[in-house]
Amino acid sequence: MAKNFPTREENYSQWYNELVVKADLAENSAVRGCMVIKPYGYAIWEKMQAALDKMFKDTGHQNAYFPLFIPKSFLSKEASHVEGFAKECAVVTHYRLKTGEDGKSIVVDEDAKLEEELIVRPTSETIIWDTYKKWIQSYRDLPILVNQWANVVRWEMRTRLFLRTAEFLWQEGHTAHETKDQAVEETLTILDVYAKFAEEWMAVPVLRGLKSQSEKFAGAVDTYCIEALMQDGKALQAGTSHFLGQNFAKAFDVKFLSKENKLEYVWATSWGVSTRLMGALVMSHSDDNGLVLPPKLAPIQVAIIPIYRKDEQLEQISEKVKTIKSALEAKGISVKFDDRDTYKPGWKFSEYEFKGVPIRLAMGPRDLENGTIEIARRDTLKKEIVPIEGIEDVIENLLNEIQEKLYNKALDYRKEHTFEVNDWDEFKEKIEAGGFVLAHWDGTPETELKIKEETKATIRTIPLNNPQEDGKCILTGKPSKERVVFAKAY
RNA sequence: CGGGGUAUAGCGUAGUCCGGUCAGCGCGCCUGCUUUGGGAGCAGGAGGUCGCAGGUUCAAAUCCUGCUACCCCGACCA
Repeated sequence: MAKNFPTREENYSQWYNELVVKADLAENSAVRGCMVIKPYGYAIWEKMQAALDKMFKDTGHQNAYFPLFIPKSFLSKEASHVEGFAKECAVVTHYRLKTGEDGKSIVVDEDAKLEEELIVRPTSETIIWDTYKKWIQSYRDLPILVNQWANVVRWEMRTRLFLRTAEFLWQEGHTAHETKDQAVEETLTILDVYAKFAEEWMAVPVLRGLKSQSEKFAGAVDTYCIEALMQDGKALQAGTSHFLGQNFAKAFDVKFLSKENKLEYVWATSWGVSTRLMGALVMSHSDDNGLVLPPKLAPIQVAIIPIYRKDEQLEQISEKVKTIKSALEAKGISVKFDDRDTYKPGWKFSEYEFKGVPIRLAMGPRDLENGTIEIARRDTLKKEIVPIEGIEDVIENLLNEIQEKLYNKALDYRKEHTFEVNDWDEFKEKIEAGGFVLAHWDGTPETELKIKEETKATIRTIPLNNPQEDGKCILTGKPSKERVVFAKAY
């Protein structure tokens, strides 16, 4: 029941879990910290995948696949990389089970111990760079622009549905280039792809920028990110694009002969977005009645519900609906006609609201007489009776309008919750209340850490094309040239 | 791994202090009839080793001991 949803002021996580389970998106699995994504939720992920995959291909990338298991020794080749992931790796030590001495239980066969343990990939840089070593000899082999869709495992202490699950689905791009400039350009190209996807498909406005050195990816030279603000005022890192320099090339000894016949290390990038985006989607738009999906990512864009007493009424309605349905489908709009007689109309109304279906149509005997149909939109919950004539154009426009409105609403929210702050007390107050806080910082990791300890706020990003201005660090008062974005984050 | 909580039907819970008509309630589920423009009403029904293992007792959901799992807050993190 909608009224049983905890409000946003209450524990957000509880609200979120309720929402997700009731909206049929996902539920917790028996495996600790992993998730079961139900068919409806997975359909949203598939839509995201399809859109992203096209954008990658349009920018010259290809898909490939690499092993799930990584020899333990690979992980230790890049020092900061191993340090970043060592504490959250699942390790495979044996390859066989056997029946226990009691004849019933199943135990690990100690004779089947692996010579070298395997790590379930927390990310694939190492195994991919081990492979690239074999692929690259000449500048003619470059660039390599490869993406993989995969699952990864990070054994987090604490998990949170979609945002930090022990296993998650993602894509990870791994590219190799001749020059530093080409690699940096690639990093920024992908950052732009991510930002466009977030804004144009998910209707989630994002900040584009650089991570501070202490927040960057383990093994990267620079980490670029897109950063979104959720409805509860907390920030969410929605995607990252890393300039890896020559770190992995050196660790895995990947060299090529340049046009000048010189042996050089290749330049690298890696980048990824995950099922965390599903969390971002839910937490950006949903309300106390359930999900609100942007039309471009909604598996069902229009749900049609018949209202009837007698079977012959249903027949008449179905007849009319068929025409509407095919007219909409001709425009590429996905339509579900829900003529199940096992649920009543009111039940279905709530069901599609939970699921975030952008537009709901209802047709009953009154509409049959008048040549009308009831149209209800999920984002505003408003409904009106309109003529059936030309309904497909009305809906097509309305879907576009809803997509745009969701984005603008989220953008307005972010504007209202972005503050320029010059005073430490005000800083603490604004951080506590939630939102992006733009403040000066002296650029040192020590100050960054101290601010984190005192306020739980981290530097979310140093925006691209950040305006330069003289100021004083919010904590130390030392001189600073630009403001950075602070917030409490998921 | 530190601190705090919780465990009773598919879900949510009452009962635990004070042992004994104590295994109950709501939602959901099943059957029938009436209903169908915002999660229907009535009647009947199914569903439980009270997290697990010991112990105390004439008697344990309730008291004691040990274990396990989950949740929240930290540390970690896409």
